[in-house]
Amino acid sequence: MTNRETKQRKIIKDAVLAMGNHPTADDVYMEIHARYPNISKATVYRNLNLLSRESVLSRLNVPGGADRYDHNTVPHYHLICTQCNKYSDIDVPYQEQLNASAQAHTAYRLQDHDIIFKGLCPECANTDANCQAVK
Amino acid sequence: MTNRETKQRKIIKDAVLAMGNHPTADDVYMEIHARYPNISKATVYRNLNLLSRESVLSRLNVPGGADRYDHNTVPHYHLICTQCNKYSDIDVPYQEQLNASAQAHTAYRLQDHDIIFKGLCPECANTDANCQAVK
DNA sequence: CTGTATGCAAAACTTTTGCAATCAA
DNA sequence: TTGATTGCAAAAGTTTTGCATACAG
Repeated sequence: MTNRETKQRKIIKDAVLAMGNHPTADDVYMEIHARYPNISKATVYRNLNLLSRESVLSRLNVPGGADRYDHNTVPHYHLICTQCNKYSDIDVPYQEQLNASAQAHTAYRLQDHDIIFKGLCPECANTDANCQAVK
Repeated sequence: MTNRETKQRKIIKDAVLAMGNHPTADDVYMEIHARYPNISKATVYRNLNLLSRESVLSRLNVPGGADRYDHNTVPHYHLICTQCNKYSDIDVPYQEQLNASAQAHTAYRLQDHDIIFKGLCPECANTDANCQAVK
């Protein structure tokens, strides 16, 4: 019933916190695999699931690729290139009041929101091609 | 170079337009498979990709499940239950100005945005359990 | 002790792709 | 005619799961 603080869980959590970018489960696995070769990929998946279920991390869904994880300290929004799928944060002020004003429109009990901006990254806007896909 | 209007493409497009909910590729396949048993799943995937690339449909990324498709006539936002992953539209007015005000914060050429509200659906809020997952 | 967590490998699921045949323009 | 499209099956990529063992509380 209660969660344990296993070595593996701590290592995985710390790895995501330390990796600034938005790592996939596989990124996290490879990162820790160098130093802890006996932590299995299943354990990485199980812990990323658990940690995001408990809001220690947040999970990002990316079109055309694996889910990514983020240490969600400060609420913030995201930006994705419609051409190359590059995923990044955008420094737009968090709209605190959006939850409240949207609450009137639904029977759900709102908790949070995310905004995903879509556009062309500078590379793709210029060349309209030869922009490296994120993976 | 130019797209053709094949029978299959039209059937797939019409199916998504007719299915009010947010069908997955597999939902679309099963829907049309009843009447057109010889349309393959690969064709469904290829056309859903093509149609969303051309903005005839939009693609939604859902945590813990397959991508979903939507006939994106009017811009609108989405709502997801953090417990059972149920996905639906929310009738909050589209914030036209958000793109413009966010544009100042990025080098990307912004085109669009989506807002995904997160909360507990009435069923999950009540029982805090026994809410059917979407799939 | 007790039941949660792990490692391994296999399975499940979603999506893409190679290739020969078909079809729209 | 010609290149886009299809069906099929196989492959690729991501994530989950069964089970025996290990371990945290």
